[in-house]
Amino acid sequence: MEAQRRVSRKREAIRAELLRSMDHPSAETLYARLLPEFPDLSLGTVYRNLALFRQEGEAVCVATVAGQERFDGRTDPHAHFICQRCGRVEDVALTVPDKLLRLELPGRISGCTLTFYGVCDHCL
Amino acid sequence: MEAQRRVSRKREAIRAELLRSMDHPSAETLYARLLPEFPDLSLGTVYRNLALFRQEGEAVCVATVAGQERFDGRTDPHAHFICQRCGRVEDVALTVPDKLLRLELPGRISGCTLTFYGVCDHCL
DNA sequence: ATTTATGCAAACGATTTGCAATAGG
DNA sequence: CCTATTGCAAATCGTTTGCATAAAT
Repeated sequence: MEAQRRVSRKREAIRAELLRSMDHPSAETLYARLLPEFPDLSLGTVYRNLALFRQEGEAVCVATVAGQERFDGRTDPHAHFICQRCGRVEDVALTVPDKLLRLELPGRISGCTLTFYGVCDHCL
Repeated sequence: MEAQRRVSRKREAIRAELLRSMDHPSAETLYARLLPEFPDLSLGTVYRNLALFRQEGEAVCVATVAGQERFDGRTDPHAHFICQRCGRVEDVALTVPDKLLRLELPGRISGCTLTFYGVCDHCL
């Protein structure tokens, strides 16, 4: 029998913050953002819940930047752009590839990621 | 003035091993493979040289699997498949996407990666 | 000789984990 | 009550770094 799940305020807050965030935050970043509202939040709790979300397909690790995993709460197919200078991770509006990410994925393939690298506008 | 580079036997061996490896090895894996020939090789040396190769565009980190960075000595455009069960990283022969990776990349974009996830043949 | 490359071990930093206390149902 | 969830701190583990020595030029 699988472990049953309870609804905890902190988990819901972490989930909500992840969905709300457009910048593909790291665990630390989520922690920092939630701390004002939950002064007794623990970093370990953020990590534990991110692991849960990942297992259940509610979140995805889209990149590892400067040693930190970056998460995305949106699971619809879209590409990413990573700035090699400042580490920013942006969503990419696909124009050309479009069809590719909607491909009928053959057999054993369950997903794919398309990631672009370069220098973002903000970094010139 | 930039630091000049010398030709060391160990660096050349690391470079050769990386080019020869088709499985996108981790630093530890490269270390293990070279140890028989270089019993006094140090893991730090492997890391230091991989960092060098990366700076000079001779190697790329194609994924982080189970916490370990996986490297590729081939820099021509190709996609990868990562087995979510055993962590294997395979090259993918592109049939459909093909053109995509040869795209004229717009302005600030300097590279891109296309990665598929699933379960490999070996894992059923 | 001069300076880069290496071995070694310690330092680092992100993530994980064990355990006692807390809170959801 | 029962047990999933959390805080806390210690443990893990991949990677980096400092320093004295070896190797390349």
